[in-house]
Amino acid sequence: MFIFNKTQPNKHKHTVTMEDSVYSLILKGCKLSQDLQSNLPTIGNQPNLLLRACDDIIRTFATARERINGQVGAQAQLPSLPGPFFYPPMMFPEQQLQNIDPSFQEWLKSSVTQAMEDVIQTQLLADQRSSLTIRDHAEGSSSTRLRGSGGDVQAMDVVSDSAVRSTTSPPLRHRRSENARTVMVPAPRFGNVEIPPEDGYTWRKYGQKEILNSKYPRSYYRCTHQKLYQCPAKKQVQRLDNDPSTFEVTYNGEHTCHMSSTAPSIPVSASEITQEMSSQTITMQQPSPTTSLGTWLSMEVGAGGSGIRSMVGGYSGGSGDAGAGPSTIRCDSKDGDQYLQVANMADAMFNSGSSSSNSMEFIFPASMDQEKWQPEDKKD
DNA sequence: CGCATTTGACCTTC
DNA sequence: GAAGGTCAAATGCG
Repeated sequence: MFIFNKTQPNKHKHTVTMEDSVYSLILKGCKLSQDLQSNLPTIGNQPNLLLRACDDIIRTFATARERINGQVGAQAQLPSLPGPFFYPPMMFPEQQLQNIDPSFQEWLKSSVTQAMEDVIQTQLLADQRSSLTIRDHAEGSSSTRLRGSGGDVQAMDVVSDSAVRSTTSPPLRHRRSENARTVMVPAPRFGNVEIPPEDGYTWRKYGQKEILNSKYPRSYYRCTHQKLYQCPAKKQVQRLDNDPSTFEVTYNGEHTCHMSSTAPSIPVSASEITQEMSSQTITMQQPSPTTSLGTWLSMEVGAGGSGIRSMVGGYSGGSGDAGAGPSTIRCDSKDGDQYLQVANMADAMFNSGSSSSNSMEFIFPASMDQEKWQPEDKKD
């Protein structure tokens, strides 16, 4: 469970604007999801009803997303690091929270999935990273501590290349870009711990090499869009000998794929989303009340509440590709944070294209076989 | 069939 | 020549 700031300066002054309708839409979508969840036992074997319910939900989020995109499009500046999922924490206007039905608040708190937890984890890393001064390779090292769930603390160091090499490996004999940046990334606590947490971009592995005096091989990745958009970004991933739960990730080259107007990293329109969704055969697992819960929206609601702060990011177990067609909307503007966060949540819910995961698995993870849809009495 | 991963061979640098 | 980095054919998966 992540601990978020309990108080937040009221820098997101709430006025009755388009934000309201966006938040209303998001909340409405959540409410519809709640309704669907509670009705599943009764309509789970009625495809037509299910379809209609899903359509309603999709339409609602798609509309919200479209409006958000309209806002974000004008504001977004796209640095190459950190990745697309690296957004600051979400802030909901207080008024919105106060209008939420208490039972719905409870549902929001409890309707977290493991995948969402992973998503949040990566966002946590991302937030931390984005707040760091990432020094380049020629400089010294910097490090920081991450807030962890349940009070535990994870460390993620952003260090210079030379610093890493001096402690973890022999001096490099070979070419190394001056722009290389090395990040120490803790392995995900959930999902496939063999792979480093998702950083929001989609990577294609093009090589693996045993490294002298290293227990673990080094993996070489390049941007999935290298060919299509001549994106030169690359990264190397290697587990530390003395700490297998930590990955040393060295980034080389800047992402240029998000600069392209045709690049898939640009958020798609709501209509496209709707089309995508409607053309997919989606099977869902009936939500289990015992699913790892409670963190995808870690919020404080109620009297004097300071708002919902939600971390949305993206590690998808190996899915690694959390991060579907990675959305690259990013914005330094504080005023844009709300839109970005909501857009990000919508992305996590609806975007597909991550090299390693179906984004719907964020929402309904684990074995999503048709059988799970069968009412209890129809199962063998 | 298209895309991603694996892996041995090859290239580059020291 | 050794070691890191990349290529590309083979393979697997959805």
